[in-house]
Amino acid sequence: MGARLLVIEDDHDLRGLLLRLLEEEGFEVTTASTGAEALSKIDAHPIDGLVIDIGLPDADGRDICQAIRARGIQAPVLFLTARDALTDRLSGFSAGGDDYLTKPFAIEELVARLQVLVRRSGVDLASTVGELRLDPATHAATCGGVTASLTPTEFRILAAMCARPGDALRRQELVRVGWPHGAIVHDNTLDAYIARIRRKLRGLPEAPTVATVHGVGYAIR
Amino acid sequence: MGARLLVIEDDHDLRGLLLRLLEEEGFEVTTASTGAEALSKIDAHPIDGLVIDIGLPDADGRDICQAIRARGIQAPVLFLTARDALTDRLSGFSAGGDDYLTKPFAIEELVARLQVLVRRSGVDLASTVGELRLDPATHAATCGGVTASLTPTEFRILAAMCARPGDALRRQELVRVGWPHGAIVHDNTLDAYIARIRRKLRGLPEAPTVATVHGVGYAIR
DNA sequence: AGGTTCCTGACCACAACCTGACTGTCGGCC
DNA sequence: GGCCGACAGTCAGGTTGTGGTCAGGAACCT
Repeated sequence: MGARLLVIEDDHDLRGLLLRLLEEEGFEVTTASTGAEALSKIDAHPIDGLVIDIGLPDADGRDICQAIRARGIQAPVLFLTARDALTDRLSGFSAGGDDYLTKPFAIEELVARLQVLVRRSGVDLASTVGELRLDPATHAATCGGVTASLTPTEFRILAAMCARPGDALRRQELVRVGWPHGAIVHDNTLDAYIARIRRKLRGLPEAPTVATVHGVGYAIR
Repeated sequence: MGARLLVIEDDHDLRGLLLRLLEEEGFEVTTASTGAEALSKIDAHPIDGLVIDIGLPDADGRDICQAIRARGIQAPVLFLTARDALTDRLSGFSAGGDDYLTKPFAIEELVARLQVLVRRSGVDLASTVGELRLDPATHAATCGGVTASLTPTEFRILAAMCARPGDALRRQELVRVGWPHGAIVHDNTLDAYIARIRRKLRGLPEAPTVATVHGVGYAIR
């Protein structure tokens, strides 16, 4: 099971980007654009970690953090702060944050830090489908004691399918998670990756298979 | 429960200022004005982190740092350097320091760095993987009765990997632990260090190996 | 049957990575 | 001072891994 994250970010574009990228990495992501929305979502569902932009329109991110802590939520908090705003970083920590990242940041950096934070708080990051276990740290797939290593692109595609086991994902959806936004991907390229993933899964005993849904896409079973 | 800091600073005014400000930020602070005093205080109480002025009257701060490390203390060390001298920073780093700050500095910056260091050190403590034992005091790696000595940079990188055995650490993460904050590190430099670490590990029987996770980073196995 | 969609092994360009060798710098030591 | 060793960083050339494309065949649907 992926860790459940709540991303609190007012900028529409950045929020969408974070949602997409973090989901690709196997997190279950909920977003909120305001502090009030964030609090109601937290009350509605349990959460393993938070990403909070410190400059929000209705409330300072640190206030949100304190409000969350006041509710007894222990989940780790990572702050996004404007570049080089030292006071921001400092007060973020004293407001109960666990780490911070200054914008602009590399998405890999964010993912890595979140994985460390969430792992430290005791949640198993690896997503599993049946016997298959996907380890985001090493891009490896383990099943029945045997491990196959996947390339980054293979891993992104397989992880997306595993996030919704049994569901058929449209080719277009898979292309979106597998390749950067706006990339031009030849139709057959996805086919080729599916073939590679299948071959690697074949080497694992009891591994689920990638089923073709003709005219639609693929599903993992 | 704030982290316990030892501040080693000879200037009376600055020492008092640091004491007051860091306590306000929730640290438990002890101070020392000389190297000898520092060592006796360290022996008396456990410590989570150190702030050392590199220009002390009775001994160079780097010597203190090495003396502390020789006692097996692994707490993170942050150096205060007077000049903007690059040599001071670098040699502080190779004396076993974890970060540095040049005077004059903003107190917020100091606090933020300390928070990060202390937090990080909690993860870095576990320093054995399989048969491999890492000795922070001597920067040595022992395995199967054979010992290899590592340079400070090699040691920091290997220790970071050992802190999360089996996990792939991103290049970026390794650069962050291996080099001072803000340092510009050529891409290939990390490669070179990995090669050196591998060569040294190869000389140890039953030592784990550094596996590369293509496109991601490295993992120790 | 015939058009479409999908499968997969093979191929190639390119990026990532490995490593031995070289240089510069610093500190210790005669 | 001048020499030497340890360490850090860079470079070049080679190796490996990855991503994208193609072509020919198989499966599917009407």
